[in-house]
Amino acid sequence: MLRARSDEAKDERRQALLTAALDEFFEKGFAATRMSDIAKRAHLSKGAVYLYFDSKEAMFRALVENLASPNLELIERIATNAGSLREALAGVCRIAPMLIRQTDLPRIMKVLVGDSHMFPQMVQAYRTELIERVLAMMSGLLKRAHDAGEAEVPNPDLTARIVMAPMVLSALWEAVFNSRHEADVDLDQLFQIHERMMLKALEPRSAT
Amino acid sequence: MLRARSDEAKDERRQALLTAALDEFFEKGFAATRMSDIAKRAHLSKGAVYLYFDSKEAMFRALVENLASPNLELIERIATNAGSLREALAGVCRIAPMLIRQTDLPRIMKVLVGDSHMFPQMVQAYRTELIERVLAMMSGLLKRAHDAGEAEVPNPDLTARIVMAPMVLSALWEAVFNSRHEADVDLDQLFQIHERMMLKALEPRSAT
DNA sequence: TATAAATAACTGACCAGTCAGTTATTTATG
DNA sequence: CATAAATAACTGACTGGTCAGTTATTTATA
Repeated sequence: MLRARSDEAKDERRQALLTAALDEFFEKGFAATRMSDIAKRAHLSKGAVYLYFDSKEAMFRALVENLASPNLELIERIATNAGSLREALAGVCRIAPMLIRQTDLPRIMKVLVGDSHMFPQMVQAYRTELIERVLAMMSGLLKRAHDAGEAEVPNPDLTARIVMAPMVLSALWEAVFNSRHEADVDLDQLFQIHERMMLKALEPRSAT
Repeated sequence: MLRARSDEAKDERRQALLTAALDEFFEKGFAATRMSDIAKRAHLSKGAVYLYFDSKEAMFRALVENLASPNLELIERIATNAGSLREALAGVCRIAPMLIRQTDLPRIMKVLVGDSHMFPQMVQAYRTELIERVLAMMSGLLKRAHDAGEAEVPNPDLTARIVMAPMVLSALWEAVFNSRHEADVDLDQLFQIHERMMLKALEPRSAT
């Protein structure tokens, strides 16, 4: 393998290793993944991997950190840019198919669920810093809409879970069942229907 | 350990081994679970486990089979006994907290998701014989309600997914985040809200 | 040539599954 | 009933193989 001397080249190599690691973790699970296979996939020797990461677990941690923040920011941007619950819901439902089909989110989620027992502290961090934040954002959105008379939401926290459930579950479905496109679901249509149903369900009793 | 001579005693021992195996698989994952630990938990030696099961994988298969059919039957009984979509939905929403809190379903689901790559054929069987059947049941219920004018359901298959999502996801949530009751959710209230939202969302435009 | 990236052989620990031997329990016999 | 023979449930040391992480050595590049 050509040597990576510059910092730039090393960053590239690091990224290539992370990509290879996610592929392997997703295909085989954390425990069953061999460091030599990650190395092979990145066209390196096993020893070289240890020039970039301290351990197998450190690779996994880097992987989760790499993915959490950009996607969280994307979702929060959509929520803050929206002027109303209606708009926010539309934005989230429109972006969800992309997040599920085009990002590594579903694959990371699957590995995180499956090997959650190995990294209890990481799973808890993922929950409080990503999932609970997204739920809190949706809950806030619902609460504000309720107070503004835009919607009728007796319990914003639980309602937020109901609103988000189809999206989160679809991501996991994609990772678990659809790796060979054997269990395809029309996500665009699914979330379009979901959006309509949620709007109708949340409509105030005396609305237009 | 007292020896199991009768068929009855052997069935009991088999069951004890399966219980121990699920505890271990759930706590450590399939790959990281040692047969000797399963044996220890059931107060037996490692060798004895192989008198009851051919292999680690055979134990896991037995575990999934043991759980799938009784729970599937329960859900289908609720659906067939219900006279209307409203009743069926109420039944499903009422039974769901029990299935999530009182059965091994969430723990099995978590292991199945996490180690899905190890048993692709088992995961596919689980999907087609359990999940798709429950979805088909709900879809049929929705379609009949639509035809009877009880509800307005343009796409029963996708709507079924939206109806079931909070329940399936709550089961996984329970298994992944709530093993130490750190992320508790009031499931009774959650599904009560869900039920109300679904009924309102599915209400025909010109309804009472 | 000096340096650091990369390699590959190596180590030590781990574990699924096996099997020769042990022992609790049942059954046959005086 | 007492006891020995037969049975099969059970044990745990062992094998063969795997793999994370280490290190001595090679090699590309500034």
